[in-house]
Amino acid sequence: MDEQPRLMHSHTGVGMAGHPGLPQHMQEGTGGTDGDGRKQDIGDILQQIMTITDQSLDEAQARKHALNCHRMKPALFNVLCEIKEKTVLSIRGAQEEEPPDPQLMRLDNMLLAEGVSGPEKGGGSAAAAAAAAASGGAGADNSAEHSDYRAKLSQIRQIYHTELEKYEQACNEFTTHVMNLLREQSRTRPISPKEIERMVSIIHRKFSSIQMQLKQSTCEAVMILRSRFLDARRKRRNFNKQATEILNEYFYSHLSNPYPSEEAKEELAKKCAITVAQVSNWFGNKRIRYKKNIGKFQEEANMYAARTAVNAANASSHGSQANSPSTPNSAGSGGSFNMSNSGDLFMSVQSLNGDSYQGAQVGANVQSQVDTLRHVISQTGGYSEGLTANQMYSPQGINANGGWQDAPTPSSVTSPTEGPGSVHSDTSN
DNA sequence: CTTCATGATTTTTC
DNA sequence: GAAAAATCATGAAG
Repeated sequence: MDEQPRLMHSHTGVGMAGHPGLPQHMQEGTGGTDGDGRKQDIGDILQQIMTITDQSLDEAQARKHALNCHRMKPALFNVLCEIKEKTVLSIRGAQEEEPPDPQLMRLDNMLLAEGVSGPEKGGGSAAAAAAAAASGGAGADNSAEHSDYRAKLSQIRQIYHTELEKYEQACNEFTTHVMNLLREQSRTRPISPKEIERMVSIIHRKFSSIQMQLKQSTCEAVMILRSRFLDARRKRRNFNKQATEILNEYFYSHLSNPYPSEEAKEELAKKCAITVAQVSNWFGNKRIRYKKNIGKFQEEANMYAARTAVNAANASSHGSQANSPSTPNSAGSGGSFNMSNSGDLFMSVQSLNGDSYQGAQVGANVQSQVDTLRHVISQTGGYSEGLTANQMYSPQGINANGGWQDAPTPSSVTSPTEGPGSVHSDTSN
């Protein structure tokens, strides 16, 4: 303990002083004259080494000390140093400096990208948000899944960091331990700083390979989580009945132009507790499916037509609009593409029915009724299963090409003589 | 299990 | 870039 570690350095001349603690046979060794005696010496030493574990600690320490203080020791030490320098170190010195592992870099990059290893908090949610954004849907409705994803990710993150810290700590502890050991050993055998450095780097390499395993499994966990999350995105949940009704109401009351404006979409989204994107999806699906098979939607159309009519009636009696979101396009303000048709019809309905015009808002509602009325009326010819949209008619501005836009004028429009309330009666098939 | 309805995504079209 | 069309995938009903 009192001695400084004797790191390897080459001395040339060493003064040797006899030491009292040495065994007798070494003490007198002035170049042993007979081989037997030398063998005997070596045998003794070996014996001592072999039995060293049987000795008590104090005894062993005493012997160690005796060896350390042997008069021949510095000389032998130097010789060892020289030999070692010439062989081992020069050989091993060449194979240092390995390039950074590309796989490790990849893992690091991925962990960083996923927000596992990056800057504190927020990284994870950013990645989740990116994932959600990539799906196209806004994050409002899948926030449950989103937060689930975030929670799991932060769990992974926490585990990762805990483990990493543990490894680092273990690595440091082990390194310190080994260095102490080496320092201790440097008293009895030659150890260069380079060698210590090398040892440390070996330890670090070992530990970093463990770290790599950790990183790899973390990456895997994130991938699994992510794929599960992405799968979950696709999980379809039916909208609740109320939402569907609101959407259908809007759709059938704006059948001539079922393209809600952004504001209308927002309003619908709010009402239905879904996202605007979902509203857009719904209308996209609805339009295409309605157009593809109008017959199938007949009953539904009638139902909503009736409902809208009732709503409109109520609204006109109160002089205010019902709960349908405003739409800039289907109101009788002209300007939009199919207004030429429905606008004309609107006027004719007004004149035919003799309804009193109660202002723009009511006009919009009447317009809605007209849409549904026209739809219902034109179905009176009946339809068969084989009937396609083209064979039928061009309801609500659906033209022969199947589009809502630039619809041709309807071939014949039966004047709606009945009141809106009785609309549903003529399509009982 | 099969079928159909339906929300979501992807590809095509304008 | 928005809408149409095609397609995918799941949920519910039978």
